[in-house]
Amino acid sequence: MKESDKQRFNEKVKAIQDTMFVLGGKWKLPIILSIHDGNKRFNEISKSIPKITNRVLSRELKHLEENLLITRTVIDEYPVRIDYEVTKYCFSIEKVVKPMEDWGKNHIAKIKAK
Amino acid sequence: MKESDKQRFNEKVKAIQDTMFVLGGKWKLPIILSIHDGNKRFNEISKSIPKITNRVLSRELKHLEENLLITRTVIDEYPVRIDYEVTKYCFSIEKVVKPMEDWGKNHIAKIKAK
DNA sequence: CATATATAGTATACATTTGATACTTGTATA
DNA sequence: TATACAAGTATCAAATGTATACTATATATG
Repeated sequence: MKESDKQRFNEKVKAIQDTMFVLGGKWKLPIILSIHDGNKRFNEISKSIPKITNRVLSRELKHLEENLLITRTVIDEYPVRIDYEVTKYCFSIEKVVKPMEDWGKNHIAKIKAK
Repeated sequence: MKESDKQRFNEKVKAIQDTMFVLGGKWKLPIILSIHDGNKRFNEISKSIPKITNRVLSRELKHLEENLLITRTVIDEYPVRIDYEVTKYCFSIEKVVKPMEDWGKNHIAKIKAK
């Protein structure tokens, strides 16, 4: 393998791993989909996703905000409320998510047939 | 949200998470790409991927074999050798990997510009 | 007045997973 | 006899994940 190929290869892997890092894991997509679905408040989101704990939800929301996929808005009432919403940019993940959905469905069938 | 919608939603999430499970994590794609690149032997693959440990490589190879993405062939010589190869089915992941690569590249740029 | 409630998380302790390093098994070679 | 090779395992420490209880603040309730 030539050095220039190796570098392209590494860049490719890096880009894929970055996507994995931003969207991967157990919770990020369910959280995004829940917010997109209309759940705006911390506790609403929490309730809509079975088994997620506060600590994990808190961390994941921060991660998604840092990656510009959701916004966090403080509403100054009592008790203080927070609104989470998906960003316009967030819709770009559809280009990744749809192929994953299709492949995953086919794969489940394939493995079952094994 | 209607029950039928909820069910579709859950199926969607499940399919995506299955894809994540099969292809996700730090190592699976680098391993597939390394084998595809011509590395067939355990130690060759190991050397081609910086920082991976034997234990992790061993586990990931099993996972990939179980998911029909690679094959493992025992060659009865001394010392016994094992050949790993990507399957024909493995090429189907290109449909997932390419969008991830594209999105990841764009995302890295987007975050840097923040 | 004392107590309860709601919100958006933290803190703490415990469980699971991952990683680094050494070791295994059987034969061939120096 | 000692060493090396191949393809992993075994073992222990470190990092990460999970469950549960708790925080602060102001209002509502009895």
